[in-house]
Amino acid sequence: MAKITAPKGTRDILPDEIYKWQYVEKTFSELCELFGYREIRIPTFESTEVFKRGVGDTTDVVQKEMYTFLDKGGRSISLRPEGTAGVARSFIENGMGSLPAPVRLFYNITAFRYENVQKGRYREFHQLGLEAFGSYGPEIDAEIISLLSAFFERLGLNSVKIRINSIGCPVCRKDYNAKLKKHIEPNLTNMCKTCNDRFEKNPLRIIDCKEEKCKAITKDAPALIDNLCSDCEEHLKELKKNLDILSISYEIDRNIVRGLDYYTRTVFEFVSDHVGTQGTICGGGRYDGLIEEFGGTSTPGIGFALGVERLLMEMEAQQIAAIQPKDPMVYIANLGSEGADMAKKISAKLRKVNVSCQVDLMGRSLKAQMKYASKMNFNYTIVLGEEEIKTGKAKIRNMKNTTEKEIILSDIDLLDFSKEINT
RNA sequence: GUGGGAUUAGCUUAGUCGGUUAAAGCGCCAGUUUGUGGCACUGGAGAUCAUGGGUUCAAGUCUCAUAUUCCACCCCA
Repeated sequence: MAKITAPKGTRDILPDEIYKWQYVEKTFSELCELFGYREIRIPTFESTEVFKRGVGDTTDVVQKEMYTFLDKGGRSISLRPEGTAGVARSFIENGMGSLPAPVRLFYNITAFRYENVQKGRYREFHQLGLEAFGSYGPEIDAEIISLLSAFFERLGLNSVKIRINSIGCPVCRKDYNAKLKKHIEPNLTNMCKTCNDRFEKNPLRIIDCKEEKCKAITKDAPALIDNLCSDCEEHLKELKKNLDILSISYEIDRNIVRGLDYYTRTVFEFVSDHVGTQGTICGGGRYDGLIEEFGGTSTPGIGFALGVERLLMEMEAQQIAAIQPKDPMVYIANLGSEGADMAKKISAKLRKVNVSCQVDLMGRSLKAQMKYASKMNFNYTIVLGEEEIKTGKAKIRNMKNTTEKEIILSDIDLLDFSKEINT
């Protein structure tokens, strides 16, 4: 029989590392709440249509990377490749357009993409993200970027760079595309196949091509950021101003394009160089047309998603330790069946007052029990045997400094384990 | 979808020119005079050598395919 293993591109997160995840998740949710965001949980899978319309029918994510299948009722279902489309669907379905604006939502999800695995890239991966609906102004763009900046600061991460760009709106993009195509057309035959496809479908993406020959041609191409319509120009200007007010440092990266169709105007990335070539820890932007695309009343939106795996790699690289869980408090070693019974009773008492404790349930030798308590980093050990049961008294041993103190067993739940027990 | 490296015990690895019972450290379990951990010592369990073919008297070792993993292209978080 073949070995059973986790599917390609998935992995187990084991107890020894889970505290890092919990730390990051907790830091994120606390910060989001400080900014007025409330958590939303959306389905792991949606009708395929949600992603086709939301993320974009022509994107690689939808065309090549989605886990799509027919369910037993013949519905086309897809595992979510990202969070925004599902949140937007939920926004409309639950009438959130009539809530006081802006509607601020955050989420913690797994997402799925059928891609080849490499550093910082998995088929099932985790995203922390948020979306804000209902505000056109650049103020909220700046607020979101400042939230992210505060998040990295709280984690102690420096050297994560903020890059922003504007990719305009349908109005300026139309003019710009024409200009860009004019610039590229004479050299089109020298460009890669993908760029030739993009030339018709989405010329903007040609700027993003990594192939040397294409880069050479696009090097002097007009940049969208220099060809914005007056409204988009103003938006970007105000965004910069707001970031300055918040003392956020950033750089303009005119090459950020984003591969998801819904983005308009502001796009941004938080980039590190510790995650191999998958340096984008976080990506996001504005999507003023998305809700309308879904058939809702026109509502602007902006959001981001950050890759938890990549974030943890960055923390690892910068040697930033997550807050570790506390060591377990009391181990109750016991001998004989009476000792075992007493140990069970005492453990129940301790748990009632929220003291973490464990009892030997395997009838092991005292020595083996002590070894276990030591290896599991218990703070204290109590031994219960014939003598302790007879006298009602026992010694509590501080495992960190090997001192012992006598205690009355009937009063054990009155001990203050929140402080170091002086011995 | 396209390249390149890797795969031997739970983990990290050794394994000569193809040669007989696959080795070590860590970890796990137990013991070192019977009720006290960390150190030391002794012993034990644990491996279809990723899977499936092929070459050979003989394959962990050579060869092909597949899977997985790592890295890169592409794309994205």
